[in-house]
Amino acid sequence: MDTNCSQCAVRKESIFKNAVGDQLNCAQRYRHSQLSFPARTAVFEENEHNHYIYTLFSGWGAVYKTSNNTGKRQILRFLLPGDLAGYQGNADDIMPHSVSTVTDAIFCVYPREKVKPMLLENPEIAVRFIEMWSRDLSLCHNHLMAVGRKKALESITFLLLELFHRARQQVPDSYQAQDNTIDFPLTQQDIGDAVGITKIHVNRVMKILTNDGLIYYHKKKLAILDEKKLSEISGFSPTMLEVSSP
Amino acid sequence: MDTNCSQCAVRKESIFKNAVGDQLNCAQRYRHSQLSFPARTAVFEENEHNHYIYTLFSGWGAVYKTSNNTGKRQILRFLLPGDLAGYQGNADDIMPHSVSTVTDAIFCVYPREKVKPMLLENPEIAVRFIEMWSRDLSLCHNHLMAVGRKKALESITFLLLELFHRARQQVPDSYQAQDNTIDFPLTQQDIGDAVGITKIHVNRVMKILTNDGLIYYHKKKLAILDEKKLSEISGFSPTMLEVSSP
DNA sequence: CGACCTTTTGATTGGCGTCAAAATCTGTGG
DNA sequence: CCACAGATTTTGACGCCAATCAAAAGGTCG
Repeated sequence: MDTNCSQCAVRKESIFKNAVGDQLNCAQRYRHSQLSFPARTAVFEENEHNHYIYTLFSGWGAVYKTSNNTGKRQILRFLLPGDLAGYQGNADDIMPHSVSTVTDAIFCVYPREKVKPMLLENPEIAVRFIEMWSRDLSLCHNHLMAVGRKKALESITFLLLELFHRARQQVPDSYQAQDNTIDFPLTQQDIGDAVGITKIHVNRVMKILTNDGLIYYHKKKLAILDEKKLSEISGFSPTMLEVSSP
Repeated sequence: MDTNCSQCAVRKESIFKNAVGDQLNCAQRYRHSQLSFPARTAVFEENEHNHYIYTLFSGWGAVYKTSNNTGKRQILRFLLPGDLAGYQGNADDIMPHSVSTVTDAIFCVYPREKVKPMLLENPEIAVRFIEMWSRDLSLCHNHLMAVGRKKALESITFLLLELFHRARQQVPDSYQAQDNTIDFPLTQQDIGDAVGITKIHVNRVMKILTNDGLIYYHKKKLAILDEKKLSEISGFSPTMLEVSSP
């Protein structure tokens, strides 16, 4: 696989999607480096300093918070190739959440201090930035809806559909057209931490979906067998993933 | 009260916080108009076209989604004066959520089509835009954590603390220092729709908090009587409200 | 092959939802 | 100022979804 970071910078879904000509040089100029992480390792931790922002080049990651009180983990969002991470943080660059990898992953890294100058010099990039942010916020809203107002069966189904579509878009090489399957590296614990239920109950729900012939789910592969019915259950629609522009 | 919209445009928390000189003129140039809404009326509706973005000048509002399946409402965020709304929406300006007022409210309105040119011309405003967005996303993350991984007592307490602090910041005139009270216009149904529980159970929890002497809650007034204990219960900290800059 | 992680299954418990109805508040018109 | 209707809050009884506890079964990697 080509792990050259300039590839990453111009990847379809990255910040620099609209970058052409001078702006591409700009992406080069501001670029810092790339980093590889093994599966299940921390990229940065909540409440710690971090002076970089990241785009995921390959692999899956997870953004999450851990409750100080109870130690429970809430996954806020899964990172797929092209996704942006680490752009939040207060004035002191203390991060409000953690990011870790799910699979082996490669991130492109930019120094945070260079972000603001870059945005000021390149309004097009700022607009693209806002666009991606808008999408993230939209995903977060849907996620909140799923967690707050849906039952386990519905919210898990919602998550599976969302990830299936995002994976097909953002990781085309992980999609096997012949059996409508994607590589699906999440554990049931991950799923539970995302939708706010225990892994035990996730298992029961996955069992139902499998037994009812709605999904195929085995050995880190996932197939959507009856998208229509799954959409009805969950209220998910692929249009929810469309990027909105300012 | 001064309802002049240029006041709104330069309000401390608005998009134009950093606008000075030319940029202030810019705010004037792009400004469209202001609108008054009675309490409990729709500003715009999910799945409908809307060609404006809004800043709330006075009053409270709510951003929410309604599940097609079950008709349940999930409040994504409460709007307080200075907050931005309606900046999402896909290419066709179809809104992914609804906004309605909680109290009587006045919004400043900008045509959406003018937003992108404004951002391109005024990178400082774009950066400020991103800043506010970052805060909204941060609030959404905390909200998701509260809904997904906290019990009713904890998540309601979290919401009360968040709103108390935001109200004191953003609506200083609604704060009575002598009894540490804010005007608190939400119904128990609203609270429930925000944290994903029924109004019945919200009532039980509010009762507990009141009886334990942790809050005062009566006639649309709210006081935080034991902030330390409430923070422990909920995991809330005022630093969570700090705006993060790119 | 053994250590560890993940999935699966069963039994029991509890937090919150649902249903129902009374009590209180709020605004409106007479 | 009172009467009334509708909205909101409060209380109680009961049921269910998902948490918890426990443990077996299967997978994975050294």
